Amino acid sequence: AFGQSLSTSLIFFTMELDNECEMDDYLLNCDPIDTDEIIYYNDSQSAAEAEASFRGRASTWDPSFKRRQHDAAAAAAAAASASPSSSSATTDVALSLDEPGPSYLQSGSLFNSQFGSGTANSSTSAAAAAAAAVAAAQKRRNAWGNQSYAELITQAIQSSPNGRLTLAEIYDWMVRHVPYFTARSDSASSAGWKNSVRHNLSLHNKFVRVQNDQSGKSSYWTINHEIRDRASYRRRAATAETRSGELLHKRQLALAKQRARTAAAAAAAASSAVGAFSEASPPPPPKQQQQQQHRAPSAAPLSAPATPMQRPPMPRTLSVTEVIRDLVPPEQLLDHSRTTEDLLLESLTDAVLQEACPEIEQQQQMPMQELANQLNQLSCRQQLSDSSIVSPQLPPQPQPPQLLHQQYQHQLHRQSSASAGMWFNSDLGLPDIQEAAEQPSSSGGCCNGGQPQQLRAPRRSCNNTTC
DNA sequence: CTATGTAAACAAC
DNA sequence: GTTGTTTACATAG
Repeated sequence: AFGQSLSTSLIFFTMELDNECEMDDYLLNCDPIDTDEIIYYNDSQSAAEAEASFRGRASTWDPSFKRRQHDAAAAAAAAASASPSSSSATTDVALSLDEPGPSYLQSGSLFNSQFGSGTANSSTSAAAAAAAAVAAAQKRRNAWGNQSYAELITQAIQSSPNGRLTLAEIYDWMVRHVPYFTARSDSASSAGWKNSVRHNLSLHNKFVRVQNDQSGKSSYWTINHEIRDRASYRRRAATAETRSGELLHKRQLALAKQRARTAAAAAAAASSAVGAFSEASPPPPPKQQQQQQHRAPSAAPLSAPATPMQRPPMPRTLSVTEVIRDLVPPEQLLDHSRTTEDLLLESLTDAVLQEACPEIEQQQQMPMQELANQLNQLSCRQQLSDSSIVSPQLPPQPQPPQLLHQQYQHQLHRQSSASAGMWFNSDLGLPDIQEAAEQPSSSGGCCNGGQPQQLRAPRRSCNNTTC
């Protein structure tokens, strides 16, 4: 049941509905062109309260609301300055109405809140232009309305009591709230849009998957409200990735190298710290110097450009915080399902492996002994003698990088637990590694030999909780 | 060029 | 079959 009134040039609907939920459902499903101008109030609610309530909810159920408000205001301002003569025509339309609008609308509270300050007359034409601009610009983007899948999913999750929903619950919300999906809820016709829902959940950084402890239940999906900037809005940029893969690969390599340098510095610092127990070592560099070095890790190499006869500088000491900041991708820090230690270990391992063999991601194969050699050269003096990762007795069979990654990470984890955060031990296992590295390799070089890779290399972006 | 929708391959369960 | 990730492509703006 609609009653319609016109105030100035904006159209408002008053509706008699049972509750706000029903109202919100209507707002969600009705023509988006109209939804900007809808105000709901009833007898138990003052008009001002209704307006405030609606505006509050509107910004929730329609994420684009404020943006369109802004666009409309901009259009109004432009129209008002460009064609002042349009004022009379618009006013005539408004005056031709039999019924005046509600008094609170005539007072201009909504008017001014939506379109900013200004006199009533000049704003009238501006509002008319704005309404026309909005109406002209507002076409349905999709068959179900103007909202994207991501926005619908956001609404669904935000409408839940705990701010989290399983995939099936998201499906259910969409079927219940969006007629388009209601009509396509059977298994055959729902395959497409459900696929899109899953695609969006995976694609957008703002959607965070959280482990569901109930056995047999799928993950919960939540909203990360901190992800708002467009640059980090998506997990990836498919277009850029596919259209400039080579450039992207170069950027990845550069980033990996930078991280590897930090990792090497961390390893050297840890190694130096171990050495301090057995031999007198110089004191660490002043704190100010550390900070200066850290501020520009990519621009200034860790080993400053040395004059020919200069001794290499002492490795600097890195705090855990610094290592995390340099190594762990920021988006992974937001993954609360994983401990900082795990994130750090994985990133550190990735960085070292990447430095040892940058081509590892490209060709995804790596003779083990060659890798051991590379690791040794990086002063990664990890005790590996009792591990199956590297052993002189091992037949020279290549091992998938994924397996190596897991084993190496496991080893690092053991070491970090056993030695209170000391990842690298300078006097354990080094001869074994050297022996292994000195074994004649039949591979012919890093990443160029061995058997074809069967397993995919670990994905840096993997946030699967089972990984 | 970006944002978005759609289809599909693939893996894990 | 469901869930989740990723790639590929099309299209609107």
